[in-house]
Amino acid sequence: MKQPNPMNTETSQPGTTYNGEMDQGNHQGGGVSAAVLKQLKSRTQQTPLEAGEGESRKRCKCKKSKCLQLKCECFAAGVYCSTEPPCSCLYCHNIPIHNDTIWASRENIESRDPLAFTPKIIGRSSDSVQETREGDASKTPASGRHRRGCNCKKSNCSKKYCECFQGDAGCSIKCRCEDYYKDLAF
DNA sequence: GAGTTTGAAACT
DNA sequence: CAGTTTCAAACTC
Ligand SMILES: [Zn+2]
Ligand SMILES: [Zn+2]
Ligand SMILES: [Zn+2]
Ligand SMILES: [Zn+2]
Ligand SMILES: [Zn+2]
Repeated sequence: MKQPNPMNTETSQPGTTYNGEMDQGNHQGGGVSAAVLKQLKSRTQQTPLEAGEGESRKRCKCKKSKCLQLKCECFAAGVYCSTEPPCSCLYCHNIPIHNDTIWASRENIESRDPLAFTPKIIGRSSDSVQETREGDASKTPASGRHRRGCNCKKSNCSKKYCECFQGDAGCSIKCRCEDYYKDLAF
């Protein structure tokens, strides 16, 4: 018996992030489009950071995706695969030297689904200059809602197989799981 | 660690 | 859009 409580620290992004989502180069027609493009490209080459590396860091075990698909949690989180301790991935391309490949894949995925890299759980009462009504700060019944909803068939949305459950979000109208209690709140 | 279950992501 | 396949995490042992 080991790992009594493997999970902890949910809301954190340990690991070496890429360079974040910067605005795409919208300025076309300029005389220095090539230079701008090159600059953007160099920007995509994220410098190797070391922050965030830690034992608590999630590590993947991809073997066929080269860690270039959303199936790789490291890639999906926008962080390089860990080197210390290392991910157990095989043929990993989610490393700084393959930054161009990483971003090519990101663009491809984003074109397929513009929301692919947006947070899966939205509506969380935090951040944003939201009204801070004193009183309901003691409870947090509904954290957020899954962006796309789940499609669970067997887990009853009560295991981490369900992304709603994993994200501590109640199922919503968007979910296509077996008619289960779906919180009515957008 | 190996093997099974599960459902998102990818593909057609 | 729906059906199928792929695949890695969650889970079980
Ligand atoms: Zn991976
Ligand atoms: Zn990884
Ligand atoms: Zn990797
Ligand atoms: Zn579910
Ligand atoms: Zn759900």
